[in-house]
Amino acid sequence: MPPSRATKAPPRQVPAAGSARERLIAAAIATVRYKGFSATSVDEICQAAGVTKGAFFHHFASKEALAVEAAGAWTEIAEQRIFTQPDWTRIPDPLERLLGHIDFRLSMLDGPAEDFTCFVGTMVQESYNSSDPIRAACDASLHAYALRLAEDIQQAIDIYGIASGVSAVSLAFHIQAVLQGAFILAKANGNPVIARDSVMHLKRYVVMLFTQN
Amino acid sequence: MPPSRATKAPPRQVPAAGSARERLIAAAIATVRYKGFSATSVDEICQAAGVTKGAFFHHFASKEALAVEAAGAWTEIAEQRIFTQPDWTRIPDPLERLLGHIDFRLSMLDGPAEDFTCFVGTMVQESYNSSDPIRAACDASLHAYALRLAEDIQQAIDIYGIASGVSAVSLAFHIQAVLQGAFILAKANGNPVIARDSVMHLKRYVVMLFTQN
DNA sequence: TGACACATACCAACTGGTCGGTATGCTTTC
DNA sequence: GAAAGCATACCGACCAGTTGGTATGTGTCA
Repeated sequence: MPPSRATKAPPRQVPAAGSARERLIAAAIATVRYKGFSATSVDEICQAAGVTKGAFFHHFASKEALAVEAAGAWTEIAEQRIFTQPDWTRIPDPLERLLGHIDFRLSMLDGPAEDFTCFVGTMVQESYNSSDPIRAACDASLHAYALRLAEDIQQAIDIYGIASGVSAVSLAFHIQAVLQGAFILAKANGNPVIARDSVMHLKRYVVMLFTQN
Repeated sequence: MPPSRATKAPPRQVPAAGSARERLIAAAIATVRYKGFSATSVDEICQAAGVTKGAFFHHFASKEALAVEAAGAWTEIAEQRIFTQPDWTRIPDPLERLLGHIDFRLSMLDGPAEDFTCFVGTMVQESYNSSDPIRAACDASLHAYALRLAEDIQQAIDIYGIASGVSAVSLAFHIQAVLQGAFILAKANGNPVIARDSVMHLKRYVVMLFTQN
């Protein structure tokens, strides 16, 4: 169980480091990655955020509404942590950047699964039929990641060419699929080694596509 | 919501087609694939199976115990439906068999996601931290599938060779990862096309591995 | 007559959400 | 500058319904 904030929130109306709303979103992301969306109660999210349900329902119309907002936040987190902050994002050569991206994802595959697996992948797995707003928000996040990645892939294709019949978007979604599937295997096995191995296959495949055309 | 049995079960003690226990397992698999494990109540499983909770708890000590048994049943279903019954399982050439396998998985990617996605992959995604027995049962099922698949892959390697540094087991788990990841993308997108595309990448990769060594 | 496979009634805890209230900050008016 | 009114952020109690599970009863069969 993720450690929860047992102490009271800071005094009201004084903006804390991260407001209640932001802390609720962060708590939701952490708890859903740990145990899934349905098993995560509103009360539990509130405890982790250090507020009560009154605050929760002041900011969010429903548990579902929080989930949708959290999916949007997850897109922002990915944009910052994967596509902006790492040094490899500034490699000039797009193919090197793509391989750097995959190496980066590889290096993330360490420690407990809830620390490296995907919030929206986890949530849509169980909620896709129960809530169309949640499904659509997760899909939008996955799409945003893939389209962002496809930019680098297209640049690499423009310079190096790629195996016949492969598009940038197609390969970007395939990379997404491999990562999400690797996460499931790591969760089942309790060991990220199995996920790293699959991402090594992914890297090998990408290299093959760009060097044998 | 999957259509449930509104009418009463057949008269007591008359063995129906599939006993209560088997119907409960089938109902659990169907409902969990539709909406995940935590959102699936014992009552809901009973309604789908046409029995009451008395029957449920006569056969299973707990909801968790049913989940573990259902994971075992899923392994058996995969063994029959994927590794035994299809015609391609009787192709003599192991590489052709492997590619037949992938084509078969490709052909399954049609219709609503709950009809082609993986029961144990879905369940472990959200339950891996909440129940170690469920996690282990799902892992065993995923392992059984991969090790079964690795048999064909090893035979193909023996005849044709494979790219350096690739093992049969490693490739088998990678195939598992791609399939599970493709399922998530299909659930999010609401369209299996995106999953088929990823499995096409998988097939291309497997062909590359066996023909460029 | 006892074992088995159920059905029914019930239980305590939990759930998502509501509600009346409190504390504080901001704006307007005097 | 003070007071009043309003808005905001949040608290904690409460609600109806649901939940996993338990206890007991019933019918059938060997």
